[in-house]
Amino acid sequence: MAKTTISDIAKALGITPSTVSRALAGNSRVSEATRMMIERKASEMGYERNLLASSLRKGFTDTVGMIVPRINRQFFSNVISGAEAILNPAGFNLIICQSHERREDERRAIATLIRNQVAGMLVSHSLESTSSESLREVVDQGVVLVQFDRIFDDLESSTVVNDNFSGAYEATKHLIEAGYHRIGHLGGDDQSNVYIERRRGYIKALTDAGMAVDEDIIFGDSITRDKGFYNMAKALDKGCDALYCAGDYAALGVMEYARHNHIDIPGQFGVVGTANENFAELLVPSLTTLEQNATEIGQRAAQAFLDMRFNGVVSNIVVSMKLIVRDSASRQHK
Amino acid sequence: MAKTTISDIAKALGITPSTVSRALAGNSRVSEATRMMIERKASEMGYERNLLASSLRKGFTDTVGMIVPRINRQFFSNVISGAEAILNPAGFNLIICQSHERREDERRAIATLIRNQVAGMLVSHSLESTSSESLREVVDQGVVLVQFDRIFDDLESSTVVNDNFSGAYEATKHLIEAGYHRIGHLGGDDQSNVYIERRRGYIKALTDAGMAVDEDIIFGDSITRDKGFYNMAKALDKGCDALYCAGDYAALGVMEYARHNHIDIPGQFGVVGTANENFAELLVPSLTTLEQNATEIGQRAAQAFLDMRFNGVVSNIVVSMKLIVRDSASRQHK
DNA sequence: GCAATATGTGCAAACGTTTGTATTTTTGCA
DNA sequence: TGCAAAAATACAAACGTTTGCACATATTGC
Repeated sequence: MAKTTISDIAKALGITPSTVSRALAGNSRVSEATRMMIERKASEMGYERNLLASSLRKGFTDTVGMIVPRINRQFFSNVISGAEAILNPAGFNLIICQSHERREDERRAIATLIRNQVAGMLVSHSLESTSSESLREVVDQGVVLVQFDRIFDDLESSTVVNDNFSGAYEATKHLIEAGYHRIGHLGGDDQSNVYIERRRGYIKALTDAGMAVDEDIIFGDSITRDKGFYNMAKALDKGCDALYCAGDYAALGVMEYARHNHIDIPGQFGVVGTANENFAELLVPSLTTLEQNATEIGQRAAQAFLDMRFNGVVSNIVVSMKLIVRDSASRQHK
Repeated sequence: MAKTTISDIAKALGITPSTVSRALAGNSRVSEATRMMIERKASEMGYERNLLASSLRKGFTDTVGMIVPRINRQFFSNVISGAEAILNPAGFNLIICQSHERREDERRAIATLIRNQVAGMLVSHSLESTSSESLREVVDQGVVLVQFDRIFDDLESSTVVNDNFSGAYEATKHLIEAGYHRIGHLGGDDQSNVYIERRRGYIKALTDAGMAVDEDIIFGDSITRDKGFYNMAKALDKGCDALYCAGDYAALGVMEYARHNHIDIPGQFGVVGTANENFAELLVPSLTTLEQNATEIGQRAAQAFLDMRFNGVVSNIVVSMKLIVRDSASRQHK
C-alpha cells in the first residue's frame, strides 16, 4: 500500500537509488542491461515517480497554470483544449483556475499557482482587473508569463491575441455591403484591448465607406445578453437598422428584442456578433459572427510558453479572425 | 529573484527555520510576539510557502484531481464550478483533466494525477471505459475516489449520481400527458448506468400508463446531434409522434430533421431532451428538457471527498432532476 | 525557595528525488 | 598479461519543509 520508491527498487535489486533514478530518467550512463532490469522491476512493483520530490529537487515543475474568467465559455474551454494539445505531448500538464471575472479570485489563483511552483502561466485576466498589478507578481517571481486574448502591454510576457481590429472591420463592412445604412455598435468596457480594438475596427470600416460615425449609437456598456436586449431598444430609438456586437450574447439579446417586437432580422435589421458561441448557428435566423479560433489561440499560447521556457524568446502573436456568414445580416440588396 | 525560504526568514531574524515554520502554520507553541514578527518579515520578504516541499514532507497534498470527458459541456463545467466552490474554501485546489471520452487519455490523466500525489480524485469516466479497471489503480494507490454521474459500482468509492430513473420517468410522463401516443426513446450505449437508468425510467412510465413498450422505437446508438437527426427519420418511419431523448444534442438533431421536413414541433411531434444545455432555451421552439443540477453534483462530490478524507465515510448520493417545461412537447390536448 | 509544570525555541532527521564527484568495473589494445 | 581509458555504478549532499524530541527559560503551587 505504501508507495514504492526508487530506494525500494534499488534495495530489491541490490543497487543504489541513483542508478535507478538515472535508468528511469532514460538518458544517462547506465548500461542497457541494468536499465531493462530496473524498468521491469519498477513496473512489477507498480512504481510511479513522485513528482513532488522530483520537482523539489530539480527546482522546477512540469506544471503550467492557466487562469481564465470562466471555463464554461466556449471560447475559453477551446483555448484550454488547444493548450493541452501542445503541452501534454511536451510533458507538461495544465492546472486550470477560474477568476469568475473577479479581481480577488484572480489574485488568489495567482498565489495558488505560484505556491505550486508552476513553470509558467497562461492568463486572460478578469474584467475587474484594470491594471497589470497582480500579474506583475508573476513575472517578479520569475514565472514565465503568457497573456492571451485580454492583455496588458506593460509586462514582460508573450502575448497571443485575436486581430480584433481587422475582424471588427470585416464584420462592419459585411453589414455595409448588405446595404444597411445606420449601423451601431454594441461594445464592451473601454479598458480592455479587446473592445478598444473592435471599436476601432468598426469605426474604420464606417469611415472607409464614407459613412458618418455617430457616438450616439456606440454603446459601451458591456456585452451581456441583458445589455443587448436593453440597448437594442435604444438603438432603434436612434434610428439604427443594424448593429455590430462585440459578443454573441449581446447579439442574442438584440435578436430576442427583435423577436418580441416583431422586427424582422435580417429584413428590417441586421446583426453581426462576435465569438461564434455554440448557439450562434442554432438561432433563427442563424447568427453571422466572427470566429475567434480559440483552439489556435490555445496552441499558440502554449507554444509561446515553450519558446520562452526553453529558448527565452518572447513573442507577440496575432491570430486572425474569420467572419462566419450566416443569415442574420444577409438581406437582399436594394 | 531566488525565492525566499523559511531559512532566509529565520536567518534575517536570528532564529531557526523550525520556529518560522511553526509560526506560519499558525497553530502551535510559538509566542504571539514572535509570530507577529515572523509574519511581518515573511510578507516583507515576499515569502510564499513552497507547496512541493511542504507536501513532500507532510506526505499529502492539498490538491484534488478531477477527470471529465470534456470541459466544454455545460454539465461538466458547472460540476467543476460546484466542486471548486466547496474545495477552495476548504484549502484544496483542483486540477482538471479531460479524457475526451477516450480510455487512453483517461489512463494518462489518472497516472498524471497519481504522480502529482493528489489527495483525491473526482471522476466521471469516459464512454470508452466499460470497466472499472483503470480506476482500480486509483483506490489501490490509496487515493480517495469519488465517482459522479457515470459510475462503476464495483469500486470502493463514494458516488454522486442524478436520479436518472425518476427524471426519465417524469420526462416520458410529460409526453404522455401531452397526448402523444407513440413515444420512442433515443438513448445512449447500454454499458453506462446513466443510459440504462434513463431507459428504465422511460419504460416504466409507459407501462404505468398502460402503453405498450416497443423495442423497435428504442434507439440505443449514442446521443450525438447526428444520431438524433438520423434516428428521427427512422422513428418517423416506425410511426412515432414523440421522442424522449437522453441528451439535448440528440434532441437538437431531432428538431433539425423536423424543421428540414416541415414537421411541426410540438404540434405533430413532441420532443423532450436531457441536460438543459445552454442552447435548449434558445431553440425554436424552446426545448423541454431535464435539468441535471450540475452545480449541486459538483458540490456533493466535493463534500463526499472531504467526508472520505477526514471522516472516512463513504456515501452514495442521488441528486434529483428537474423537468424544465418549455415548448417542444406542449401541444393542445385533443 | 524549590520542585513541578508550562511555554517557547532549537536540533536534526526525514520526505523521495536528482546530480556532481568519486569509485569500481569493464573494455581495448599493446 | 598489464594498463590506461572508458563505462557503469556508488556515495552523499541538496531541494524546502515539517515535526518528534531535547533543551532552556518562565511560571506556578506548595
